[in-house]
Amino acid sequence: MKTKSITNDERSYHHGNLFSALLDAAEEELIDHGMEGFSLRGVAKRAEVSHAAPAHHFGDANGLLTALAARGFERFIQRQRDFRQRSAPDPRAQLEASGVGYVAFALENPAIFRLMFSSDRPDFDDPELQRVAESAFDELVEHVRGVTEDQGSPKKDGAMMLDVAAAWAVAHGLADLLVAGRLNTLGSLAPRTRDRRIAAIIGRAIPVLPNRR
Amino acid sequence: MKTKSITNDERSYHHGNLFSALLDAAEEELIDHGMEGFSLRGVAKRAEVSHAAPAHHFGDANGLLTALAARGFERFIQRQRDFRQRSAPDPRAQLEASGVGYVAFALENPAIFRLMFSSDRPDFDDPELQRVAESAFDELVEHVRGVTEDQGSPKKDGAMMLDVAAAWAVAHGLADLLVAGRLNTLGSLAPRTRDRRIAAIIGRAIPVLPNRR
DNA sequence: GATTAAACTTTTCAGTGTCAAGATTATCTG
DNA sequence: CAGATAATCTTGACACTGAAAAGTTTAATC
Repeated sequence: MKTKSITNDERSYHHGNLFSALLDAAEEELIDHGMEGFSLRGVAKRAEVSHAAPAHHFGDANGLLTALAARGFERFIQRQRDFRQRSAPDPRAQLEASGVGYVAFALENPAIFRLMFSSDRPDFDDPELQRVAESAFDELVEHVRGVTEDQGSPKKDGAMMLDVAAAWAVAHGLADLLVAGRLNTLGSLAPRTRDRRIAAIIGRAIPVLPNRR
Repeated sequence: MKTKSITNDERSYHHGNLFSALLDAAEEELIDHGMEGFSLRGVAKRAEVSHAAPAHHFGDANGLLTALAARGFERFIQRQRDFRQRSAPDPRAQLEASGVGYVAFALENPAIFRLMFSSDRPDFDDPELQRVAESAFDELVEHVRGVTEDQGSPKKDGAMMLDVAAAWAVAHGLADLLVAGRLNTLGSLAPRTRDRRIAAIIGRAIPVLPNRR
């Protein structure tokens, strides 16, 4: 049947790069049917391959989703870098840009975002997934540190932790609520003004003046 | 417990209050197996009833989850009220207490929390679910307004919206990240000190001084 | 060029949600 | 107090799912 299709794929018995083809198919499946309606067989069908083919590359369905989440984190990191590059170089602007990128990624990839942060299916003990997730976290910490150091008073670890938690929580909360369709007062704004508001909100996470609490 | 049964259930053909019994069973199922491994048949088995019994009360599986989410929102609201009552009466303390209650609910009911905020399965157009969800939102808005009005400068709707988004995002972000097991620097603290930190972070959402951005 | 390893398919199985039809009990009417 | 009717629950069937096992085809290696 397909053995001869010529378009460009040499659709032989061995697919060649089924691994990444399955990731792409899985992403489409997730976008179309959501996490709840995700079907491994549907993914295989999209990749024009038998329903048991994914097992060889990913073990089981959760293995596929683990790899997909890992790829998501890489794009997630990249998207934040994009926003930082187009932003002013001072630490506070950089942190806010990271946050805007955080939210932008979530809005551009709602299904993947939920897979990364609100699903039990990926195996978060997987070394590769853990690596990229930590990497994303590290960049955040670094930019929070940039802001606090810029403000003169080097903080202790405890205060630092508070700042990191605050910055992360705001960005993540905005992203998650917007993805869920709550917060439409914000979500329905034009992207440019919306991003300005988001930056302003994220800026609040780390007070300008030494907080006296 | 059971309405009529005395010692042994008079397991008659008609269960009596299968509706709420199924909700309880569904909650247990969700706690044990998570959203991903949730099974309608498993719920029916827990309630000691045939696998098709839930359909009569809830239509389909999503209907059951919709009702469960609605019940979740009621408890969610109640938990925030609990925390407010045990807190100082000034507006800022009240808002922070709401946030701490928000997070506490999430940590106490992680599965339900995810069902309420990070799942596509409940039907959010369902009138009852929409009602309780809006009700939760309204209480939040009210307490944000309390803080801003207390600070003298009555704000315009736009600024008000910004405050609401900020406050909600911080609380929600903290809750979601803690439930996901991220933010363990915060999550592994003793409850009392953890709640103090959470209150402090939430307080940042609405700056004390008129923000000049 | 034969052997071995990798990639993929086919078959099978237990478990899932939903639908339709049947069985049982409660409730309501006369 | 019947007798009908509606509500509640069960049984059986169907198409679909993920996974395991065994078989088939191609690539790699020696």
